[in-house]
Amino acid sequence: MNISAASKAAGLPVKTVRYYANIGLVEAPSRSSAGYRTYDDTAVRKLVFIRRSRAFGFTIEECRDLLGLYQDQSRNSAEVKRIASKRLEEIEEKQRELQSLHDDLSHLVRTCRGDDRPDCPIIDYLG
Amino acid sequence: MNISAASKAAGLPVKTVRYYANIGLVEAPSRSSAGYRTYDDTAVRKLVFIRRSRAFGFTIEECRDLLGLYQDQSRNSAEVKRIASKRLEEIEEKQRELQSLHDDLSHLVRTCRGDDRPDCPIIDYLG
DNA sequence: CCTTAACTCTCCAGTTGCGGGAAAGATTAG
DNA sequence: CTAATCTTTCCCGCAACTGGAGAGTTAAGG
Repeated sequence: MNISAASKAAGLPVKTVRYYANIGLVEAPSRSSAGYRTYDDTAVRKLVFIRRSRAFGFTIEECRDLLGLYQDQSRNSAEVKRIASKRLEEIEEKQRELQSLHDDLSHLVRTCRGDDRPDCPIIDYLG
Repeated sequence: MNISAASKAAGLPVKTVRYYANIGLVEAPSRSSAGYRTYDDTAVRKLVFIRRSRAFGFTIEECRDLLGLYQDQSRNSAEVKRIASKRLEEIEEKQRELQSLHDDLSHLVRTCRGDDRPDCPIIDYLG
C-alpha cells in the first residue's frame, strides 16, 4: 500500500501520515525500491487509533502513551483510565470556561440593538 | 509611563504589550531619549480593551476591527454586533463539540474498571 | 515507445499568539 | 561606585500540522 492508499484507509491526510512517522509517533514504514513508503494493515490500524485519539483531543504525547498501551497486552486499564480522566477534566474545565463566555457574550449581543447608531453595550463592556 | 508600568496597568505581560505594537495592533508608542517606550492613559485603555476582547476569544484581527470601532464615534453598532455574533456562534459550535466529546469520553471512563487487568473499553473504542 | 498525468520524495516556510532567553545599554537605590 | 533592576533588539521555540517548490517515479493511453 502506498501512502495515499494508507491515508485514505486511515482517514488522515498524506502530510499527516508522513508527519507522524517523522516525529516517531508511529514507526518508520518500509520503503519500496524507489523510496516510496509502503504500509500494511497493522500500520493503518495504528493510524486509525491515533486519529480517534486525536479526535478526543489527546495531545500527540498522550497518543504516544495510549498507542503504547494499545500494543501492550499486559497493560493495566488503570493507566488508560488515568489518561482519559485527565483529558475529561480538561474538557470539563473548557466547558465551564466556554459557558461563562457564552453567558456574558450572549447577554451583550442580546442587548445590542445592532443598528446604525454608535451606542453599543458590547463596546461599553470592552472599553 | 514605562512599559512595565503600562503592562501592570493594562494587565498584560510586557512581552505582549511590545508584541501588540510590533504587529501594528496598537500604534507604536513614543520613545524616551534612551529609546524606552512611553505610554499614556489612552494607550493603556486600548490595551485593556484588547485584553478584554482577547478574553472573549476574539482573534487579533477581530480585535483590530473592534478597536477600530471602539475609536470610531460614528460607528454602527450593527457592525460590532455582527462580529460578536460570529464569535458567539463559534463558541456555541465549540460547546456542541465538547459536549459530544464529553458524552462519549465520560461514558468510556465510567465503564472502564481501571484496575491491573488489560481489558479496557477505552482502548477497545480507539482501536 | 513516448508522453503526460498523477503520485511520491525531501526540505523549508508559514500558521496563532505569544514566551524564553541572550547580549547590550539605561536607570535607580544605597 | 556598584549592583540590581529595567529596557532594548533579535531570534528561537511551542503544537500540530499545512502548503509549496523542485525533483524523481509510476501508470495509463495512444
